Amino acid sequence: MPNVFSADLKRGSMALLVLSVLDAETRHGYEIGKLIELRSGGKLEFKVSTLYSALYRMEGKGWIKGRWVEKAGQRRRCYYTLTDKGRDILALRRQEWTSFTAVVNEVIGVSHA
Amino acid sequence: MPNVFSADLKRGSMALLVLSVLDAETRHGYEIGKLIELRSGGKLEFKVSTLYSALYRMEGKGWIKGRWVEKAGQRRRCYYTLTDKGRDILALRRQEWTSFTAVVNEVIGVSHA
DNA sequence: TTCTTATATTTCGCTATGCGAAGTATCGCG
DNA sequence: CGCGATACTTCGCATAGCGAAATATAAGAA
Repeated sequence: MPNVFSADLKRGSMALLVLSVLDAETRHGYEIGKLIELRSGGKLEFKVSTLYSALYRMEGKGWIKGRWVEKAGQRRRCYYTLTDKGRDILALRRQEWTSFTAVVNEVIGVSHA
Repeated sequence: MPNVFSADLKRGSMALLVLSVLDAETRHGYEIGKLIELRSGGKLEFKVSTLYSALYRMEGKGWIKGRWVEKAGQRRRCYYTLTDKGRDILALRRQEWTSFTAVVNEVIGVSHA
């Protein structure tokens, strides 16, 4: 069941998904991946290499900020928080996504009944 | 106004768009590009290099069939027709697209439960 | 006539992102 | 102890959209 969508379709949606998931609260990498999987009913999955490299890039762009936490009795985790810039990007990406899907639906002939 | 969408977002939508446009009738490359632009209200544009290479790939996969037409008083054009296989792929891609957008909307909280 | 614009297609190298595969390491459970 | 889940790293590959330039013809303006 999982991973039913092509890599090409998924391309470019990672940032939107991660930023959305981090909008409510700070989360660590593994948690972000699992949450996307959970919220999509197991339909949307990204490989760990994809997820972590995306997080790395997004931090480099200043959209998110990572903080390492090492607690006894737990593995080391990097918790990410949305920055102000990240919040702006999220708003833009949401709008772009909505607009894009509407336009594609228009062209491929999905009628708004 | 034109080309407002990122290349990453557009990635993977070309096949769906072309197949959709060819569903009704046979068209040549340039016409397909212009039609996508027109139907999207000028919001969705693909570069010629992108379009023609996509057509080439799709013909190689047997989704469309090209036929060269040279009429006096006209430039040479390659008219593409949807194959049976292409029609099957179109149905699959439409379903994948609908499902994917629904899942992403779910995760990013468009309906927001 | 000449110049410009729209039509119509080709080629080639660049880039970014998702994927596959492998590796490191810790914790809990039977 | 072995196994699976957790948590993250690294590295190379494949591919589709883009940019830029080239080729060529028809129509209309200057």
